[in-house]
Amino acid sequence: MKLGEKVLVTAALPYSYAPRHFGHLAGAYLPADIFARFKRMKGAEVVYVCGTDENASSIVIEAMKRGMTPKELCDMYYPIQKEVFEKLGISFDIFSRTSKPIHYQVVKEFYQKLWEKGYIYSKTIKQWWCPNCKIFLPDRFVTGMCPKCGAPGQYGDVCEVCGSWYESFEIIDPRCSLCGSKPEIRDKTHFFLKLSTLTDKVLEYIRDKKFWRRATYNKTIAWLEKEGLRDKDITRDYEWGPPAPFPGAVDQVIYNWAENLLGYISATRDWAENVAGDPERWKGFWLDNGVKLYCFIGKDNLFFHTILFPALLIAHGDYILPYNVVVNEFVNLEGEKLSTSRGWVVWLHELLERYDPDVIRYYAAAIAPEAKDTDFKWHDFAEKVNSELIGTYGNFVHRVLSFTYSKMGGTIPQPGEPDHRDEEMLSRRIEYARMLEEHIEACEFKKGLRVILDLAQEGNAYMNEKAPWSNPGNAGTAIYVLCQVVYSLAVISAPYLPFTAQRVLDYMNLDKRISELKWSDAEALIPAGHRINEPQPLFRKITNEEIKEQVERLRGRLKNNSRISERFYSEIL
RNA sequence: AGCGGGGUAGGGCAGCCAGGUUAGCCCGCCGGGCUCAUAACCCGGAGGUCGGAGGUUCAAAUCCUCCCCCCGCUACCA
Repeated sequence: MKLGEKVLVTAALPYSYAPRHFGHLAGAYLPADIFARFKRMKGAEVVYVCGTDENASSIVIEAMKRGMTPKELCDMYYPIQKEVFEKLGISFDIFSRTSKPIHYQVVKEFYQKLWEKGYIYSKTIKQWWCPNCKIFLPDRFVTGMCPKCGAPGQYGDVCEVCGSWYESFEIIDPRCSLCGSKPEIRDKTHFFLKLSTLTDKVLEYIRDKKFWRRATYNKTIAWLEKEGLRDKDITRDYEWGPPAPFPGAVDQVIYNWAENLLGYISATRDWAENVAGDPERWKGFWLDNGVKLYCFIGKDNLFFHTILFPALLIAHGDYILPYNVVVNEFVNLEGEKLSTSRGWVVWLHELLERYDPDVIRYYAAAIAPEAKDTDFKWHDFAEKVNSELIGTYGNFVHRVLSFTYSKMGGTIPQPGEPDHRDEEMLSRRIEYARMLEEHIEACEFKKGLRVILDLAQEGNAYMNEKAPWSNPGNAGTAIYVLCQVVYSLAVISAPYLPFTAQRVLDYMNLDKRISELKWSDAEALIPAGHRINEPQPLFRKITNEEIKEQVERLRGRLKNNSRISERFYSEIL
């Protein structure tokens, strides 16, 4: 650890009104949280920021559909989003909102500077306009017939039925997806960003990022080398969102893609002012080249974070660039792609109704889609939680503590002369801490989780070998050693399982919050004679019955999808 | 269509970039052991020749070529 290390961690900003599902947790919020918690334990100065993305055009349209203002819609959902993250122990230092004045100010300052530096110009483009709703419609909100095969209900520029590509304006019998009336094509002048001049600079920035995940690095390089960057429009005509600070930009806002990325900066400023109590403190992060910025996202966000975001930051010139963009693939559900509209999804708020946050965190880390898409399967969930988290980890902790409590008088015994096995066990826990550290530093969270389980498993083996229940002569030493292992295990698992780690500390009567833990505590020794509290099992086993209920619930929600429905009886159930 | 990722025992994965011990790990399964512990824990075993076909090499899961399958991206949803 470098003394005074500073780390800025971001997780993708969720759309204000879209609830978060399991894939979001596994793909962005949890890995970022594990990383942030670990870095804090290492003594780094960490700020982990996130917030709701509230200025998307889809939010404007969703609000219209519901007969609300965008503000009302966002106000309704913000506390819901925030609560889910809190319950899951996602340790944001700030969960901000891009509708806050500070964000508007950041965006304004940012684009004023780009304007001054000559990166902005205007150009007229054609867009769909709904005369009834009186708004410009993104392609996605215009539906019609595919010009190639005549399939109805298509939108955008690709037909999902025949797979052919076409220009958005070629669509036959276009309809506004809100009101059903016929939209017209209107010319509109927008402001463009000269991204084309930045290709080489972004490439130069990416070149030495060979330590990024393979897919992330290759994809980014290939994109830049083969296509390069094209200029892109950065304004839209809405009444909701940060106003475009350009001369002649009347009633125009900064386009969502070009403004929500800056939400990381504004969230940090929000934190500085309202959490840290020093409005200038954000500068120590965004304006300090020694700070490492880690962005955690899902693969759908790759282009924005590895190419556009660096391009924007380079154009502006003052801010640091991402040191690592940690990109995860997707988590599918029972072998099928998620579909929120069809109800084929596992919502976090639903999981929380029934399961401990650490159980959810455990499974999310265990099946994190770090290299490829993975599958959430209810039966696998029960199996992994029951046999790994409970059988290996939970049982180890519980058997050691309960033995100490009931057979050793509730105190950590005085050890005798340790043999080589005892010493080996004590030094192994330190090796495990080092291994885990390496994995987390490399953002290999799944491998890291395995290290935690391996330590518990090795502790179990040691205990079986020493059999303190039948070797009273050695029991004192063995239990002394085992209590140290349990403590180390709690320490190193705290980034993954914060609630559980806290409970272990409590059972061990350590009077310590996990937020006070240092990574080096994994090597510490609790003195003999220390009294512990009566332990309880850490987790409750998941039963077949409740898994069946969950699967039934999923099926009950599933609408009009005979293919998946059939699979329910043959495979999933 | 182009580009990128993936295709390794029943399931889930690592190894591949820097080619070379009997291809590792977890779950499950089978057989033992133990009884402190949430029928938990420990030990051992069966099971794969690494998507397919060629090629390079003394040697390839690892490099090259072609093909097949899955996933994603291709910038006016962000």
